[in-house]
Amino acid sequence: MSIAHHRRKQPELVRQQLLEVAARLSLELGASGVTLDAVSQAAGVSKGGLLHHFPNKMALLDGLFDDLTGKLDRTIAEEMRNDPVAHGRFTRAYLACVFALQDETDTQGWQVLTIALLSEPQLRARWRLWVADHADEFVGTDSSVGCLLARFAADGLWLADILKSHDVDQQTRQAMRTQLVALSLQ
Amino acid sequence: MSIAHHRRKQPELVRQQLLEVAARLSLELGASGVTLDAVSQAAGVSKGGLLHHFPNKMALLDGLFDDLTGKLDRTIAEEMRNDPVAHGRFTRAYLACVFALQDETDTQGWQVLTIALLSEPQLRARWRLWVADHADEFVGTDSSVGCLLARFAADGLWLADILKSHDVDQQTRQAMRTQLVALSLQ
DNA sequence: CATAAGATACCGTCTAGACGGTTTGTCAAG
DNA sequence: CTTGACAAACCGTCTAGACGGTATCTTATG
Repeated sequence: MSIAHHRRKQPELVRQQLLEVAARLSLELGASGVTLDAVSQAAGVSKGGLLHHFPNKMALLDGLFDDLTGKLDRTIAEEMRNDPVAHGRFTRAYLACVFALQDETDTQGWQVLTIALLSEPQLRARWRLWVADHADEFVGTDSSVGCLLARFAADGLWLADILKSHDVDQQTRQAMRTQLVALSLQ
Repeated sequence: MSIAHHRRKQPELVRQQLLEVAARLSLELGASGVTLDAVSQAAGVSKGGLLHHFPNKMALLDGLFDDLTGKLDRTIAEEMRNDPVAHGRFTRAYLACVFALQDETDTQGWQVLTIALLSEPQLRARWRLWVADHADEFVGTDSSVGCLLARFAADGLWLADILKSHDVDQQTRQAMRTQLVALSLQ
């Protein structure tokens, strides 16, 4: 009968907190820092509590994946709705997401996802599926070499953001985006 | 008095074998599969033997990093020697490396490196340094928006190769390269 | 509307095994 | 006969997860 037992129950909030903490830990301590102990402790929950929400570690990572791809999908869908030109519409929406990433709060989440993605073969497969699904869905409008190239460049920029390997000033960034949008139209 | 004691000693070969195995394991089992036990066993060496060559795990990863960036540097240098045009010379050499990657044996090594890179904050820092050094060295010839973009696109393609997320046919691949080379000249 | 009967959301403890690293010993080559 | 190149056993720590319990929430019923 500890104090923790007596606090108000707010399962959805705790769940969200756990995902958020998992994301934060991975970029502070690396992927190996994402342990059940560390996550649960940092989220102010017991390990048992964590395992109640996510029955095993993979489920935690899966949860993160779902959460983030869900948000990504919604953002892309919204971005596409505001684009009158059909050709390259998906690519431009994708570009918008990547370029918006740097000052959004979700960046952290994406960082851990990328790391986990590369580390865990199982998640790599899920990502493969995500890409294949979208490539399939927009094969009519977004499969030109220009579109492919634009998306690859966006991925490269995104990777650079994550690794903080290059620092690109805002002006150059804008110039790149303009050029990539042009590519998506060709 | 095991067999291993009686075989001819060839430290350099064993060292190379250990690096190679570490690379292979990571893409078969993920980054978490790269354990001292697994690596040493798969390389046919005892753990003590592994730790003789690399005093700790970080040293093993560092060794991989040195090995691979060393090869990359040499390939880039050679590629640059055969390029008469100054502007974007480094970028084109970089492109050549990435596009050559897919059918080379070193691909595996690069895969583990990328994974380790993202996982280990310490290696992230080393990569940051590598990029900064090269960006600095070729600031006169390779810092145009076109060059930047071309390199980012190459990184994206490289990531896709690693994740096997997109499969790009050889023809499209060639078309992309042509376009990226053109970008490097602008 | 009160309340009993679950269902849900946790907590705290425990354990088997993995993992990085140490130590001590052995063999072979120069 | 010294030294480099390993082997083999061992150790402390960390980690994922199981488990049994307790407190809060919800819902159906009288």
